[in-house]
Amino acid sequence: MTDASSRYARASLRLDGEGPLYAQIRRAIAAPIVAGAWRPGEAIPFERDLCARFKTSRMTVNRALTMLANDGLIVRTRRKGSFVAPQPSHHASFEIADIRDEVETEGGRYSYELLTRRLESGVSVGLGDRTLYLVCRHLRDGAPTLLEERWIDLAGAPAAVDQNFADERPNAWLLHNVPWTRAEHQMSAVNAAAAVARLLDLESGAACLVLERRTWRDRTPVTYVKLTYAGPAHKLVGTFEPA
Amino acid sequence: MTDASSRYARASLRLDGEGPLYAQIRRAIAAPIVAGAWRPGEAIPFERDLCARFKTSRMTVNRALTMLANDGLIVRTRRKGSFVAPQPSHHASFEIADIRDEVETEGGRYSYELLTRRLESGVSVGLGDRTLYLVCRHLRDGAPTLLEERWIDLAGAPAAVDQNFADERPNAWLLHNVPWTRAEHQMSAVNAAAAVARLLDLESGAACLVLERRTWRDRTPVTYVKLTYAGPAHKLVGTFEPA
DNA sequence: CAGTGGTCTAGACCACTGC
DNA sequence: CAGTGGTCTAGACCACTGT
Repeated sequence: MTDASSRYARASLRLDGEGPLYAQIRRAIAAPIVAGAWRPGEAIPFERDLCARFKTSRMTVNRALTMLANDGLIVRTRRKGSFVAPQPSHHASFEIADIRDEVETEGGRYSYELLTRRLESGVSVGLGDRTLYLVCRHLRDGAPTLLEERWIDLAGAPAAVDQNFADERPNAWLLHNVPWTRAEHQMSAVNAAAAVARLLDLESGAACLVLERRTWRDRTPVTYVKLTYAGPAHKLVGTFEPA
Repeated sequence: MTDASSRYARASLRLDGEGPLYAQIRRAIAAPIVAGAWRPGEAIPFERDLCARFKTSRMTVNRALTMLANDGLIVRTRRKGSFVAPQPSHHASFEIADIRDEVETEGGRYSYELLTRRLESGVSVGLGDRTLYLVCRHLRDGAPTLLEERWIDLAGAPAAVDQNFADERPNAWLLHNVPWTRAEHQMSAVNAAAAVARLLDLESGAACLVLERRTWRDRTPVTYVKLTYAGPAHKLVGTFEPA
């Protein structure tokens, strides 16, 4: 499958003449992959051969192939070459907008309430020993739309202890005051517990979309937040186009 | 805020000497942004100035800045320059693995059942007039773990009508036989309806994570699929690191 | 019209890897 | 040790946009 014949025995690649050359090359190679014409594991022509075929420089070809590798459509190995990725899995990039921006962008009136603010000790959610625990409610036109439970690690964000968070929202304060270098997101569905349902004006047991986020600065935990969206209506949308 | 003084009146950028130069430059600029030292809207030095500061070529600086723009950390405009993005929103990239791979990767035994196969007419889910409707169940160690409802547009994928899908899974067949160029994903939470709950061995009303996916080839719809994961336990994980 | 980012060239050297 | 991709250079021209 990786012999020389399979490398070159394939339909000629065509450029469509639209947009930058690197984008055309990217599409030209992505097309037979998503079309299934090039099977997983199949070899892609060498960069230097593609340069000759498209009458261009290696930087341009390399840019196209690097993007395809980032898209997960191909895998690249020195000395061996580039190959169609073994598992053409889907992947979706979700923008997770600030709830205030989201409400106001859609023409709603945003408001915010701090429900609980309490210092806690003892490791509970993978953070350090001393944390600030907050519960907040976000409202759209006066109706609860998002419940936020947040733990802020006071080792990672010492200045948080001086904030009362009654007016400034934790997310906004953290974004502007605490550096972070890595975030991990997890999505799940839960039946709203009685207490949560009451705070969100839902029936107990209603399905809610839950987004959890952990944030680090280098290896220091900064915050863990659990966002419970009101009701099943809330949706997150992501798209992917290899072209 | 965009005057010349703010462009240059900031802490000196430092390279850490680790890895490729473009990655070092990317980190050097990402750091003060995620740290909040450079506020949204603030100007980033011009490419040619960064070349001088880091004693490198414009291609290398441009590569770093282009990556930062793709990350959503900066926005770039010709003639004006580059600026810290107005809304430092989080975004997460979720890999949506094939369920079979997922089960087997975790050491489970995978099996598959086709429950319904039926030709349908009339637009129902944003597809064309003639569709093939499938309901499948995916099991982990014999226990239902995912319910798949799928509509395949027979204009977009005519060959589907000759497949019975009793043995070959729709996802696998489509990936290998039908080209696609764009996919759109949507996640939500629902209370399992009685019929769904029965098929997934859940109590009626149990919260389920639902992933919907629409796929196009150019502007032609190919398929719409609604994946209902069994129970709240299922989670999707995504990470983001600007470094 | 001046200056920015967007793109491209025609080379180069290096790291890694299979032979 | 030969050949691949990974990275980088020192230029260039173009498109677009604010003045």
